This record gives sequence, C-alpha cells and structure tokens, in this order.
Amino acid sequence: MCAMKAHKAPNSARRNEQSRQAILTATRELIAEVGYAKVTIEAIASRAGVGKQTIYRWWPSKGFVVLESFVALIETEEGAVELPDTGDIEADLKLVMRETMEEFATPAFEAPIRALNTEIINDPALAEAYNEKLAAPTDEVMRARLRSARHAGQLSPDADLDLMAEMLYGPLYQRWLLRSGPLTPEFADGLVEAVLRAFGPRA
Amino acid sequence: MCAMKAHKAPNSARRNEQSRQAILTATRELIAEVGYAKVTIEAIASRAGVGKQTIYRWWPSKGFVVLESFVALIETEEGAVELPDTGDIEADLKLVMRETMEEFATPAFEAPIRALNTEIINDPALAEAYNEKLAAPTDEVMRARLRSARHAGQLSPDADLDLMAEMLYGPLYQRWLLRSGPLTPEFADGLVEAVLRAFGPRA
Amino acid sequence: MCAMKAHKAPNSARRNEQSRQAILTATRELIAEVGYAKVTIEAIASRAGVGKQTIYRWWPSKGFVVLESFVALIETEEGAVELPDTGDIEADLKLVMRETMEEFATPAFEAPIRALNTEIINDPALAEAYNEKLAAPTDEVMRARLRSARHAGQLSPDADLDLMAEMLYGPLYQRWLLRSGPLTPEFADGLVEAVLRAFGPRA
Amino acid sequence: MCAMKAHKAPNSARRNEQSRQAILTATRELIAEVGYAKVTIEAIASRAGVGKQTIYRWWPSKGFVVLESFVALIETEEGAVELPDTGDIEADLKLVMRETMEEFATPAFEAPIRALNTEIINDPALAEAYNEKLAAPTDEVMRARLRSARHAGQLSPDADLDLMAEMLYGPLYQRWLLRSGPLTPEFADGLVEAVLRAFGPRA
DNA sequence: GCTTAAACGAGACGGTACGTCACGTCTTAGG
DNA sequence: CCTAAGACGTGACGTACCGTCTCGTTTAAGC
Repeated sequence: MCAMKAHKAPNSARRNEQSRQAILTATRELIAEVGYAKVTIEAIASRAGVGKQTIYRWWPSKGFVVLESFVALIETEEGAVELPDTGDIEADLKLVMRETMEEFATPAFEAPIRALNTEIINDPALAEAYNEKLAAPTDEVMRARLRSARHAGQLSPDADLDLMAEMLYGPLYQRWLLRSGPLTPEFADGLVEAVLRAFGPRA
Repeated sequence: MCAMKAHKAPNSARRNEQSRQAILTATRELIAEVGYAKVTIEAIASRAGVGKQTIYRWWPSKGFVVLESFVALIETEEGAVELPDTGDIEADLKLVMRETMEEFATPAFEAPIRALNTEIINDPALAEAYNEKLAAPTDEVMRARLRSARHAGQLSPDADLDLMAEMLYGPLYQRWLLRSGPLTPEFADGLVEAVLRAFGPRA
Repeated sequence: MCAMKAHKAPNSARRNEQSRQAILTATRELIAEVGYAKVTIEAIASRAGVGKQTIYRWWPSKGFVVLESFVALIETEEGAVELPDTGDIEADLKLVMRETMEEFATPAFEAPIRALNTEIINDPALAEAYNEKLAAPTDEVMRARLRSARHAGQLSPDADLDLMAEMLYGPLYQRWLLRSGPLTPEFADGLVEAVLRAFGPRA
Repeated sequence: MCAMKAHKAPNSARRNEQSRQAILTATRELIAEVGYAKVTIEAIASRAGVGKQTIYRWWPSKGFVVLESFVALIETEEGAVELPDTGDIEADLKLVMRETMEEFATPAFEAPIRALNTEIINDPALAEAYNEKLAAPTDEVMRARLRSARHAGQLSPDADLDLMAEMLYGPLYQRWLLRSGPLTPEFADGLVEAVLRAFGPRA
C-alpha cells in the first residue's frame, strides 16, 4: 500500500497475510458493532487474535487500518463498476444520485465512511490515501459516464467534467456529512437538472 | 443556549460569567495552539483556572464547548454582515468565493472549523446546533445577495436560491474539508460561472 | 512515610485510606501467592479494586509498595517485641537464632523478605527505608538483650554490641539469602558459641 | 557448563565461539553502562550482532548469561589466586578484608555482582551455579589460608574453618549488599579481631 | 568436494506489563 | 450552593521485551 511506505516499511516479505486479514475483518466487524469512535486498537487486536504490535508495525494509525479495511471490502466486491449508460444522461445521473443517497442512508455504509471522514479532516496523510484509494476511483467512474455523454453530444464539447463531477457530488456530500439538509429525490433531481443546464450542449 | 437545555440546566442565575468567559477563551487558544484533537477538558480547565466540574456542569461535551467558544467569537465580530453588491452578481460571487477560500486557508479560522466538523459528523445534536448558529446565518447572507440579483433580473425568476447556495458552497467546502483538490481562484471562477449558467436569466 | 516525600507529595489530606489499605493487603496476598518477581502493578491494582494511577500517585516503585505493605504488617503485630531474657545469654541467643531460621523457612515470611531484598540491592533509597523501618527495630531488640547481658557480666564490659549483632545475623542471613548453605540448628549453635567466645567476659 | 546441561544441550560442536564471546562481552558492557535491571536479551543480541535465538539456544535465562560473562572475566584474570601468607594471620586477614571492601566499592565489580545477587535471590538454580562457580573458589582460597594458620598454631586446633570464613564474609557482605552500614577499615579490623578471639589458640 | 543438517542473523509474531493520559465522577474546603 | 482543586476507578494509549517461530544464509562434518 502506497501510503504505508511513508510509515515504516518493515520487511513486507515476512508479513503474515492471515494476521492482516484477521485485523481488517475484525476492524470492519467492530465498526459495525460499536461505531468507529469506540473502536480501539486493543479491541481490534483482541478480536483478531493478534498482538497490538502487529497492528502498530504495519499501520501508522487507526484511521489507516479503517481505510484499508474499507478498501479491501470495496476491492473484493467490485470488479468493473460502471455507471448505467442508457443514452439519456439526465435519467442516468438522477438514478445514480438517488442510489448514492440511498447508500449513504445505509448504516453499514454510513458508519465507516463517517468514521473515515472524521479522521481525514485532521490528518492530511490519511486524506491523501483516502482520496487516492476510495474517492478517485469513484470519481473516475462518474467522469467516464460524463465523457460518454459529451461524446454523444449531450454535453457542451468544452464541458469541464472534473468540475461537473464535483458539482454533482459536493452539495450532496455536504448535506449528508454535515446533516445540513434532507436527502430527498427532489434535491437530487434539482441538482442534476441545474448541472446539466450549466454544462448542456447549448451552454 | 438552546442545545444546552437538554443537558442539565442547573441554576443559571448563580453561574459565574467570569469562569464561562475564561473557559471559552482558553478553548479557543488551545485549539489554535495544538489543534482540536489534542484539546482536552483537563487542559481547558487548567488553562482557564477552573475546576473540571465547572465545565461538565454547563456543557454536555467538548464539541459544545468548542461550538460555543466559536459562536461567541463570531457574535462579537459581526454586527450586520453583508455580501458586497456592486450590481454585478458574477463579479460579486467570484469575490466572495475567493475570500471564503482565503479564510479557509487562514490557520486561525481553519483549525476551529475543522475541529467543529470533526464533532458534527458523529453528533447530530451538535450538527443541529452548528447549522442553526453558524451555517444558517452565513447561508442567509448569501441568499440575500442572490435574491437581490434575481430581483435585478440577473437570475432566472424561478431560480432555486437555496440550491444555488449549496451548489456554490458544496464543492468548495468538500475540496477544503477533505483536501480533495487545490483551492485555486480558477476553481472558484469556474464554479461561479457554471452556477450562473444554470440559474441565469435565460435558463 | 519519610522516603515518600521525595517522590511527589500530593495532598495527603485527600488520600483515600481505604484504597491504601486495599493496595497493601493485595500486595501481601499476591507476593505470598505468586512470588515477588511475578507480582505486577496491574495485578495489585486489579486485586485491590483500584486504578493503577492510585498506586503510581503515592508510591515511586513496586519496591516501596512492598516495603510499606510489609511495614504495615509488622506494625500491626508487634507492640513491644522483646527477646527472651532468662539470664542465660547463650541459651537465649541460640533460641532466638533457631527461631529466626524457622521464620526464614516459613513461606509467608520468606517470600516478602526475599522480595524486598531483590529491590533493595539495586535501590539505595529503598535500602535506606528498609534499614530504617525494618532492620533497625529488629537490631535494636537484639542490642537491648545484649546490653542486658553485658550489664549482667556475661559479656566483656567493652563488647561492641553493634558488631556482635552483625556477626550473629550476617552469616545466617547470607546462608539464607544466597542459599550458600543449610540452615541447621548446629550452624546456629556454633555461630552463637563462637560469637560469645569473642565477646565473653574474659575476652 | 554443568548448569547448562539441564537446559537443552544442542550440538555443542557446532557452536560458534565468536558469537559466544560477543554475547558475553556485550553483556558485560551493557551491565556496566545501564545496570543489570535494564539489560535485556534483545539489547544483548543487538549489541553482539547476534540473533536472539542464539542466546536462548545456549542459556536458560538472563541470569546465567550474566553469571557466565562474569565467570569468564574472572577465569581470564586469575591463574592461581592465593591469599598472602606472611605468617601473621591477623595482619593477612585484615589486609584481605580491606581489599575485598575496596573491590566492592569499585563500580566495575559492584554492578555485576549486585546484578547476580538480584537474580540469585529468586532463582535457586542460578544460586547453585553461582555458589559453585564464583563463591566456592573464593571461599576455598580463604579456607586454605586459615588452614595454614591453624597448622602454624595461630588458631585453635579444632577451629571450624568453614564457620570462620562465613563469620568473616557474612557481616561484610551484608553491610555491602543491603547497605546497612559503612564499609570502613575499622569495621574490617574489628571483625577480624573478634573472629580471631573466637577461634584463637587458647579458645 | 558435495551434500546436508545445524547453527546462525534477522525479525515477525502473540503476548504481558509498563507508565502515562484523559475521561467523567466524586469529595473536600472556602467564599 | 457554586467554585477550585484534585483524588478516584476506568480504560486506552503506544512502547518495550518476552520467548517462540519461521525465514533464507552460512558453515562445517561426514559421506
């Protein structure tokens, strides 16, 4: 793992993969059971049947263990995730946004992501790892769909797809993370429509 | 303070205002000095020359102390904050966005806001207090300027100003909070232009 | 306790006497059960139903806890300990030496004294406290009996009673502590006879 | 080494003598530098440039490593150590006792002997090895000189030389080990004189 | 001289205990 | 009764070593 290199880089060849998996699994279970804030390194070690040092040896902080446990989960599930492409960018985006909102409302997803964000705010190193490992792939999926739409003439040829993606996710994310407003389908639809007005073919 | 009522409400009449101020000041200083995560109740009490119990008696958690210390600061400074209104909504927004970005880059502002966000993520009660005390007033200022622009015909008559405000702040906030990208003037400008395309008079 | 003053001296007035007794009792029990080397601060705290910090607050090291626990025991038992005085110093000393040997052979006594000696060897401060609190009173009892014998003409008028006491206890103690030889009645008798030849009336 | 046999007895033929020496040397150096209590197997291994297992393979505990390192040192220095024999047992003994006291005051000697005694107290197996390897030879040297004196008529024909040796060393050792009193020449002289009164020719 | 089993250096591992920190509660003494 | 002070039980921290257990890599004996 790249972000780990800065940590210590012990001889990875000798690393016990069984222990690593046990730690990541225990971490996931504990977050689901008691919530991130109450998860302790000691509890993870105990649950995983591992010495504390084995955690401290390979991860610089609780945040990185959580991040890696989450990344491991994602990597398992997905193979090649893609957004739906019906040819109708507006419909597709509205669908995706609603699905994202629902995902956020799922406790199994919500708890660990909130957990990570808590740490990311105060830990730039973790933020970097997070953006690289979790956010970037998600964003890339979105950009791929937007590229397809632009190619199909549904977006202005010079539409800034990066900005577009941020305008779609940013307000949604803020509402969710800071609970500054309800996550309704109307909100999602309004957001998609506004963004398409900004980057549509005639703009 | 509203959010306090749920806590305990001892006899407020007897409350020592000097101690209260000392606590809020100490809290602000400590956050600026060592960062939110490392601020402890014991350190606040010690710095303020106050017993720990005096803090526990009046605030339900560290987050609320921090919130109140920050609210106190804001309330002191501001009287009637308003956005500039030159008549040119695009120029005004670009200016405001740039200023907001600069504010975020100021350590004295950054540290406590990050601090609050850390707590808000996992504490709905605190989030509510935060949104009510800090976010709402800021948003209202923005909405007032947008209303003025709509009235001047620079925005579509049916522009959803709440959504517009969120589309302006959301992407900016996300980049800052999660460090998912650089806060450049170009980013601010592009964001403003896109939002105005979405809600401009012909839309 | 004198030796404690150098440690920290928190406000002793607030000290919880119940906790103190529980700690000393737990310490004694644990030493008897598992031996000094295997007694840990954590085990003492746990057994006493006390926080570790409460031990660290009042004692500078495990050795001092053990010492105080032992002193407390001694102070309870004894009121005015005296050696027997039948008028026959040789008989009395032989009796005392045999009793001391038997005491040393009792696990309940042996374990804690070995414990203390382990620490004393490498801790001058503890050694001082030990000599003052435990050794000195024991020696004084011996010297009192020797004084009586000298007064009765059973010892040379210029007999050095301090040296005499050390010559009685020293070889015995060494055999016991370092297991350099068996603790037999013959050894005790021979030792007493030799010392009396050295300090007897005609010497 | 005899005490080692009970341990494991790997194929000694293959033993790396360089590693053995490096371990013993590192042990001595570390004891001198940081004191016995703070010497760890890991530190010895690291300093000696040796794997931990190489220590555990050949010695049953830290105490035995220290003992052997000390024995090795002694064996190097001495060839045939003997006490001076001027024909005057009192003068010779006083000289030897003073020299012993000075040796005890030398940090290079004091630290490791204290170290060993710490372990001996609680480890009968180590005590046995210690008495056999270090104490017995020293005592035999003393007994040889006493035998010579008895033969020369300076001691009673039936003087118990073992007891005599213990009466000479015991009080001295106790004062030193437990710091129960100062090691002065006067103390040494008084001790020798008393012992000689007890075992002199007319006794 | 080639083979092969050991001893070796290195160091990861599951553990235990360390001494420290901060938590939130409770107790004391003073105004 | 509120307050400053701070002791208390609790529990997690991150570190240090323990003694065991692989890993390749020497290395020296016996074929």
